[in-house]
Amino acid sequence: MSEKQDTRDTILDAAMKRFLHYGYAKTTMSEIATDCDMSAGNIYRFFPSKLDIAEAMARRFQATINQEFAAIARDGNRSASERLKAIFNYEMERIFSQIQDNINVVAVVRIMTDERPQFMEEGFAQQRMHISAILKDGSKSGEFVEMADPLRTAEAIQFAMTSFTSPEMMRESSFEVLQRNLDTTLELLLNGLYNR
Amino acid sequence: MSEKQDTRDTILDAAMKRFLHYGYAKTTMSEIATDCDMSAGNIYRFFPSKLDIAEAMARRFQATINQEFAAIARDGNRSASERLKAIFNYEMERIFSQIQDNINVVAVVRIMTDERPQFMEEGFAQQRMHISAILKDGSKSGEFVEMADPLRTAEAIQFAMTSFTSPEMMRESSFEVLQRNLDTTLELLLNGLYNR
DNA sequence: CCATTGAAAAAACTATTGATTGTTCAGCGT
DNA sequence: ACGCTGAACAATCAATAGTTTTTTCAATGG
Repeated sequence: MSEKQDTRDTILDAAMKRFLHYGYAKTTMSEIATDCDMSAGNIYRFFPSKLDIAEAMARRFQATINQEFAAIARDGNRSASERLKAIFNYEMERIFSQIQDNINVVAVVRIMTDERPQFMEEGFAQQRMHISAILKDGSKSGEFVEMADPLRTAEAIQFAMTSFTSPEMMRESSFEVLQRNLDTTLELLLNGLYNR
Repeated sequence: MSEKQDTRDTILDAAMKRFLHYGYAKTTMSEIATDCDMSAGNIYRFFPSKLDIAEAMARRFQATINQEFAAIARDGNRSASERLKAIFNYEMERIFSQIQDNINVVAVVRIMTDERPQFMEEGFAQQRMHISAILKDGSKSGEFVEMADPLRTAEAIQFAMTSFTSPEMMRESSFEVLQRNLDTTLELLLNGLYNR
């Protein structure tokens, strides 16, 4: 059983190297197989399809991002508003730098958006949980107003942040413009939440 | 001179009918020309290219939208926040209904976004002016806080509203979800602006 | 048995061609 | 002289044939 998992990881590692280096479309199952000293057919005992390898890769990235979100969300040293700012600044900077130096990652994101919308939605849902948790914290400590439904507020904030978190949208603006508008928008949204 | 303008309008009318009915890609210059009882070549005395006919059509739409924005912006009977809400509700509903019953309009928008980004940016800039005007009104009347740079605030609001104004993004959510999140987001943004 | 291969089938992609459409412009008719 | 046409040219699109790649699975060997 752990044997099987090991092979899965071997395949995934090899695939990731190639996906990141040459792009998803340009790497073939044979190449991945050769890298793992096996036949292309054998990969299918570990992954149902090439797309599922990409999804597994995306899950790894998502796990990293999610850990960071979780860490920020429960950082007791920072106020709720500081944590919200940190989350979106982190996300925007991460995505922007990825657009810059590894266009292949962006391509994989696009493929996931097109082919695995449900998976992407899971990621949004997780982020929403973290945001919601921060909002509740803020309400409890008196920093924010009480909210009827923090999860809905979190959803609205996600919608408002789309321009700063969607690679598609981000490509149209420079980092400076994005940074400036992210700051201003967060400022407005947070002012709207403050308990005064 | 007015002769020339008349012919331009004739061509534009014929083109619009076809663009809306059959789509931009599916209508040929010959068809437009035949509708106007002239040769395809002759159209080029009035428009530099097919794309420019589409742009002229987009300008008509933009003019309508802009008039509505202007009317809302200077509506003395409503508070600044009501006017802001009205602008974005109007825009979202308009775009959404267009997506519904005339997908060809959306196609033209996409073509303009791809091929005439500068023209689209002009439209955004105009909208920004209206928003900025409302923000200034609000500050003057004491409804909103003072802003260092209302135009920048307007820009940030536009960024935050992207999910509700970009056909591309809107197609992923139902009207109910969009409506709900637009309301919540505007509520937050406006709370952030209120002078308390 | 069960894990693996490799050949074969299915699907996706690419390059090429032919046809259609957008654009130009010399020349025709007024 | 001037507005317009229609033929010529260029660019784009659609169809398709050819190739590669993904996926399946019967056969193989440990």
